[in-house]
Amino acid sequence: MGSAPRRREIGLSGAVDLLRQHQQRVTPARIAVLKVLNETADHLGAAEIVSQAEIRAPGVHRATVYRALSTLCELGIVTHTHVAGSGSVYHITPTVDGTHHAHSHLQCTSCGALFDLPAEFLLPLVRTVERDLGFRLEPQHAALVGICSDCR
Amino acid sequence: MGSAPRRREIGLSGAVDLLRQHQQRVTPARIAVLKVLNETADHLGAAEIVSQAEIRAPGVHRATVYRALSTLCELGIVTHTHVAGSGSVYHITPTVDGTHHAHSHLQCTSCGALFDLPAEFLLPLVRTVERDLGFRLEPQHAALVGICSDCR
DNA sequence: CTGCTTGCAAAGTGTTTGCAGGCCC
DNA sequence: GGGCCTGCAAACACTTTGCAAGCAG
Repeated sequence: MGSAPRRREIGLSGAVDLLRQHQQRVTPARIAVLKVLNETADHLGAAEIVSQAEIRAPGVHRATVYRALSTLCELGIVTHTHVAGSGSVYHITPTVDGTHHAHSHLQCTSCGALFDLPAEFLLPLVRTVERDLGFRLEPQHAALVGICSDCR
Repeated sequence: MGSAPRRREIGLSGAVDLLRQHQQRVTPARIAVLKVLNETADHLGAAEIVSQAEIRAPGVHRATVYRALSTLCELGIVTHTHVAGSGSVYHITPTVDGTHHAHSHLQCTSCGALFDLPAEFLLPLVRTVERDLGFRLEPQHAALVGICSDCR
């Protein structure tokens, strides 16, 4: 659990390309944030990203990191997930063969650990909810909670 | 949508009984919070509960409401759901024939509206996740996000 | 009476915003 | 060089906590 099967990230250069395509400027702060996210498989909180970005771009400010994350999320380069009790976590939007490969998240209410839930698990639910209720789920933002196997 | 089919609340007296059963004191503040939650079908935020509780128990303090909600949640009388972007919402734990009747929530990222998602929709997912990953979902806390039919 | 609960105020956490200056393009 | 982006500080929304007084059981 937690290790999705052979997934590929967009990569730093790909992210930079996307920035340019959207007439967004490529700045040290944004590069730093992208590097931080690109070099880990974990889901990082804003505070962690700030402290790690500080290493790549000394003096970068919290507010700037938040704005960079906001921009990157709007462009789809980064995905954020709201985690109960501790703000949001961010990660590079995973892609498989060039298309977004959404995954959901499972959070353990006991130990707080966060697990990836491959999109396949949610497909039936997404279809049912859309058909019956007209509501279009965005599985990549889903944050399901429960008890993980270790904590039971 | 938003109107669950014939669901019954635990009721004020039932909630009071539960408090006593757990050696918790029955205080004006707790009664006020329970009344507020018991008299609406909506999911109320902490701020709304505070202002409504003020009517039932003048002078009741924010912190007290938060503590009451915390206690009631621990006892299972109240259920809270984390909503992206605006804290938690609370509601009386719905019961059907005396047993908890969990439901999940759908939040529209566009208009912010919150919809109930009957537990039935989630059962297959709950089973699959538990069987394949050993993770036991708690559907009543689930907060799925997406776009509602009106906003599409 | 005993000690759980409350009111109060203050601190804490996570995030956003207004503004002047700086750097990308 | 124009205007987006940044740093700074302050504000912001929401929630929690320490303490002394109060009330439920």
